[in-house]
Amino acid sequence: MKILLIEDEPELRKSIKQYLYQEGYLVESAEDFVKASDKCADYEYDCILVDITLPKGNGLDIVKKLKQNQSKAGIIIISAKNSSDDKIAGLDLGADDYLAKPFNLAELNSRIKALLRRRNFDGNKSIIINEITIIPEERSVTVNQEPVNLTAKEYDLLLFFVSNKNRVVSKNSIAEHLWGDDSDQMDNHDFIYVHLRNLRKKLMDKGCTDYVKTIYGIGYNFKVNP
Amino acid sequence: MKILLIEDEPELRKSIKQYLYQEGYLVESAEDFVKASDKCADYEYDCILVDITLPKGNGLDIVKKLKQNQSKAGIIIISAKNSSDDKIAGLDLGADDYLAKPFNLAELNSRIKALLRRRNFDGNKSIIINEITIIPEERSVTVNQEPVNLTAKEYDLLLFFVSNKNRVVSKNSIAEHLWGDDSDQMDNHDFIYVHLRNLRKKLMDKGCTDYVKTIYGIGYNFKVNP
DNA sequence: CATTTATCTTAAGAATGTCTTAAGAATTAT
DNA sequence: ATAATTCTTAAGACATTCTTAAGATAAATG
Repeated sequence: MKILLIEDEPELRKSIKQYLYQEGYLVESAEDFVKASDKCADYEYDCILVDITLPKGNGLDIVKKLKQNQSKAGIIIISAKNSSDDKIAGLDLGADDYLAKPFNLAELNSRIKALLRRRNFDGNKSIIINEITIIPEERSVTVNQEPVNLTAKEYDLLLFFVSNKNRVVSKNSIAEHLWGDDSDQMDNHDFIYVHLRNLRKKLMDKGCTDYVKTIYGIGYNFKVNP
Repeated sequence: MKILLIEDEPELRKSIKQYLYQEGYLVESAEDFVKASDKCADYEYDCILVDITLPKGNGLDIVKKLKQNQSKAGIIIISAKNSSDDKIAGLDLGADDYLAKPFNLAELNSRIKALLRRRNFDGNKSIIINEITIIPEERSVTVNQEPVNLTAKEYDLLLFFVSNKNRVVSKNSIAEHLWGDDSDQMDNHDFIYVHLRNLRKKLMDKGCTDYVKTIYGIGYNFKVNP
């Protein structure tokens, strides 16, 4: 799960980033709206945390912009102003949640979780794709009720496929989602092959085959027949 | 016994929480209905204390909602309005009891006890997970009727696992529950390893094994098969 | 059909995370 | 004040996962 944090205070930015990283998220950050816009133009995020009280620019404007461009990302507004005006305005513009400073990090985390669940899984506890069941809060995956032990990268990869099922994803977009914006400069993404193979193998060992189809020269397609 | 307290006044919230914790309950709190709803989506509670005079939102609405979703939880309404209208309305919507502010904590406690006794007929306050029995009131733990001597940290750790059974908890969240909010900034949480080991060992010595599963790089999962 | 390019497979070393142990510090009980 | 218990620190052992690299296989191109 990839998060963009827009926050100008270096200290706060660092500690939020650190915390969310430890919670297993891939976190990127921007210190102002210009940089944030740039990033949003280049990348897709699952969730965007935006402090709307930044010195330059109107915070609510960027919420509107983000909402227009990043259709998939959920937006959580962070604000010191605890006026309900701001809250209402933000939510009207399409933000999904609102968090007043100061907040504690666990609280932020549970908001993010709730948001992701609402957006990605229609609020369901488990994702069921034929014989495959994924329960995000357990971080567990089963095939025909049998548990499949996936590593972090394999799990992230599977989740990325699932949330893009029946859609072709490029190696670039996979790399970006699993490794972040550092992955641009990487000359090759060969390790994807390795993780993908391990994932396929583990699923295959449980009798699960033909899900991740390779599209030569383009990318991959996680196929699910309804 | 897990209780959710919905109360906006920080002082009151803190003191009720503190008191009930000392009485052996596991207490979580939410300051408004949105947060309360999120928590209810995530957890099951045995009892929910809800202050229906919160500034935002209609308190009676949430009683209705809670009753629909959390079928198991008993609901006690707290209210400053001591009008019998409110009382009747609340009880009609499915609340189990009604307590007018100001109340004293002992009174609250006996209401909770009565409610829990009514609901779990036998009136015992133990948490039973297969061969493990925990009696929060006594801070005691037994495995197959044999007592297990746990230290404070070990007990807290076990209780945290139990209240998050079948869910992955990160080291961060463990640290936060055992050492408080300051632990965010701690660079390493290595002592968790030690307490966890001691807990595992004590359980294992009584023949209790495979409960706390390590999820490499992510956290731990206290597994209980229903 | 030969060549190029992309993907797959395998295995080993690097990096990271977890477990265990023991000893000193802090706390609590006697 | 002394003893007992519990908590924290630190260090090394151990385990898992990630990345790297190189050779094998498969697909596209002319």
